[in-house]
Amino acid sequence: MTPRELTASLNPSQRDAATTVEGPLLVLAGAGTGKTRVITTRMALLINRGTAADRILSVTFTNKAAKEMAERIRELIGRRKVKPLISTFHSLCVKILRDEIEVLGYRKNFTIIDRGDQESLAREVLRSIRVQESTLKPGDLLAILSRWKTNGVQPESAGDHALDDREFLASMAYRKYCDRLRARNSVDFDDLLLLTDQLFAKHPDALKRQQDKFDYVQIDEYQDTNQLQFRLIQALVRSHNNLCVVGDDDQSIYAWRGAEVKHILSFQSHFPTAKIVRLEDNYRCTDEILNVANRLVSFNRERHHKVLRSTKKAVEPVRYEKFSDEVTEAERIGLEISYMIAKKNRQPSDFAILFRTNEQPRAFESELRRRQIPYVILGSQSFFDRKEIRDLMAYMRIISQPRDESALLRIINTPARSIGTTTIEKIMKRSIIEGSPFFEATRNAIASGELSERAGQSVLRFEEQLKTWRAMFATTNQSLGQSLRKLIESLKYKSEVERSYKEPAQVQTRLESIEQLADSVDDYTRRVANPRLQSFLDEIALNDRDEFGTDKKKELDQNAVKLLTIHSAKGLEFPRVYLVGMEEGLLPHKRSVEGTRQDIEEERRLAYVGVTRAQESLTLTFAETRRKWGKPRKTVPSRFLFEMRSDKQNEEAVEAE
DNA sequence: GTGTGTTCGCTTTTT
DNA sequence: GCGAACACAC
Repeated sequence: MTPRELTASLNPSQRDAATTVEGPLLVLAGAGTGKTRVITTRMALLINRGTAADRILSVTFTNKAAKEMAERIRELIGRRKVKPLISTFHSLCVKILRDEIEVLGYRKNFTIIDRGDQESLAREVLRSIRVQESTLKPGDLLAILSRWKTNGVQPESAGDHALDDREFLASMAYRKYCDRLRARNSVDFDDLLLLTDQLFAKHPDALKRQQDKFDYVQIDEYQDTNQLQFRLIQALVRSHNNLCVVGDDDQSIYAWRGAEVKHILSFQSHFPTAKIVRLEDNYRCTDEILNVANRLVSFNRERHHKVLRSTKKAVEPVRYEKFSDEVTEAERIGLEISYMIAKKNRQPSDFAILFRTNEQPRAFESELRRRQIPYVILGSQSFFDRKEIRDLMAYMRIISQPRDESALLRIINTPARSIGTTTIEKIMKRSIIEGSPFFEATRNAIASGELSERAGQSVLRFEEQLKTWRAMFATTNQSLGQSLRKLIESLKYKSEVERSYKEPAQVQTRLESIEQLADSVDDYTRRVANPRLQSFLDEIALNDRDEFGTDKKKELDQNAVKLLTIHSAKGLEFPRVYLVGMEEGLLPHKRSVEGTRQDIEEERRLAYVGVTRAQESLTLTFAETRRKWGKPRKTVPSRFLFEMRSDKQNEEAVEAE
C-alpha cells in the first residue's frame, strides 16, 4: 500500500499522529479512538519509507497485544515478510539480559522464579532472620520489595527508604533475598527490569549496543509505565528522541503495581519539543454507553479534561439490573445469553462478562456449563497454578538450570523418594554456610558425618537421576514433548496421581492437565523456529503463551463467551458486555474504600475501562446478597452506579424502590 | 519418613 | 468453602 492508501481511512487527528514519525510525540487517545490503528499505520509508514522493520521497537502491555499488533502490521504492508520487534517490557528485558547478564554476575541460563516459589523463598528468608509471620508475612515482604525494586531502590539503601518497623525488617530481608536468588541463578519478575536498569547504568557499552538497535521507539498504554520502564525508555531513545507514546490517563489502572500517571501527564517536561495529538472520536461505543462513561469519569479530579465524542447511535439503552444473590445474577445472565443465541441470531463470542475479582466467575462458569454455552475464562493463571503442573514445571526448570534451588526443593521429594525435611534442612544449612551448591553440600555433609550414609545416598541417587534427565532433554533426536513424556513416565507421576486422589473425577482432571502440559510443549515446538527448553520456560513465566491444549479447545475459544477481569479486558472490545458485581466492596474494592481518594479514583477508572469495552450493549448488574467465605452477606450498590446515571435516572430509580 | 485428619486463614487487580 | 500448613500416629 502507498502512504496515501495507508492513511486514507484515518480521520485528521489520527493521520496527524500516524504521520508524525520524527521526534517525541504524545498521543492522548481515549477509549475506542483507534489508537492501535494509529500505531500500526505509523509503523507501516516507517517501513514503507525504507526503515528496516527490526529497527522499530514497539512496546505493548501484554504479549497478546503484541501478537495482535504484529498481525495487523503484516496485513497493512502486504505479503512482505517483516519481523518488527514488538514486545512487552519484560520480554524485551529478557532478550537483553540473555545476551548481557554475565557482567552482572549471573549465568546466561538464569531462570525466572514463579510466584509460588517466590513466596516460599520469602518465607525462608524471614525465618532465617527470625521474623515471626505475625509481624511480617511473606506476601507483605514481597509487596514491599516489589515496590522498592520498581522504584530502583537497591538493597544497600533500602534501610533509608523504610517508613516503619515492618519496612525496616523488609530492608534487612531484601539483601538476603537477593543473595539467595543470585545463588540460585534465578531472577524474579521485577529483577528483569531492575537488572536491565543496572546493566545500562554500569555498562555503557551494553547500553550503546541496545541503543544502536533501534531508530524508532513506540510505547502503547503509556499511562501504565512505572519508574524503571520510564528510565529504560529514556536511556534507549537518548540519541535520537524518536519516541512515540500512546495512552489515556483515564485508563490508568495499575498504580498498585508501581505505574505512575505522572509519566503521561508530564511527558512534555521530559521532552520539551514533544508534539501532542488528541484522539477524541470514539468509534467503539454507542452514544448511550459513552455518556455513561463520560459522566462516571468526570467524578475524578486528577485527569486531563477531555470528553469523547461518539459516532454511533444507540439501539439499546444501558441497563441496570438488580438480583437477589450472585447465583441468580449468573442464572439470569446465562438465561439471557442462551436466549439471544437461540432466538436473536447471536454468537457466543458476542458476549463478555467482566468482573473485579477472580472468585466471581465461579457462579457464571457453572451456569454456562449447565446451559452448554461455550465459554472461556481469559487471563486466568489457574492452569499453571495446579499442583501437577507446577511440579512438572519445576522438574523442567531444575533440568534446565541446575542451580535453580527453588525448583529443586519443590520436587526433591515429590513423588516421595525418602528424602525428608531433616535431611534437606541439614544440607541447606551447610550449603548456605559453605556457599556451595546443594549436591556438593550433600557430599560434604556425608563426609563430615553430619548426614547418615543412607539419607545421603537417596539424595545423591536423585542427583544421578537429574543428570540422566538433563542428558535426555539435551539430545536432539527427540522433541521436547517426547522428553517430557518420558520424564513423566520415569517419575511414575501418573500412578502417583491415581494413588493420591480418591475421587475418580479428580484423578481424571489432573491426568488431563498433565496431558495438556505435554500438548502445550508440542504446540510450542511447532510454533517456534528454534525450540529450547529454556525459552519454553521463559514463555510460561512471562505469560507469553498461546492458548495451550488441543485444537478443539482453540476452536472453542474463537466462538465462546469470554469471562475476564476488567484488568485483563483492557484494550479489548465486545459487542455485548455484562459488568457484574457492581457493589461497594467489590467495585470499588474493599481495600480501596478503606484507602485514599486516589485509590477510589483508580477504581473509578477501572469501572470506566469496563464500561468502555462495550460496543452495542451494556448491562450493569449487582446482587443484593453475596456469599463470602460461605456465608451470604448483604451488599450495598456501588456508588459508581449513581454516578453513571443522570440525575433524572437516579430520581426514577429511587421512586421505583 | 510417610500418611492421616484437622484447623486455620484467606480473597484485589498481573507483567 | 477450599486449599495449604500443622499435628500426630504409624
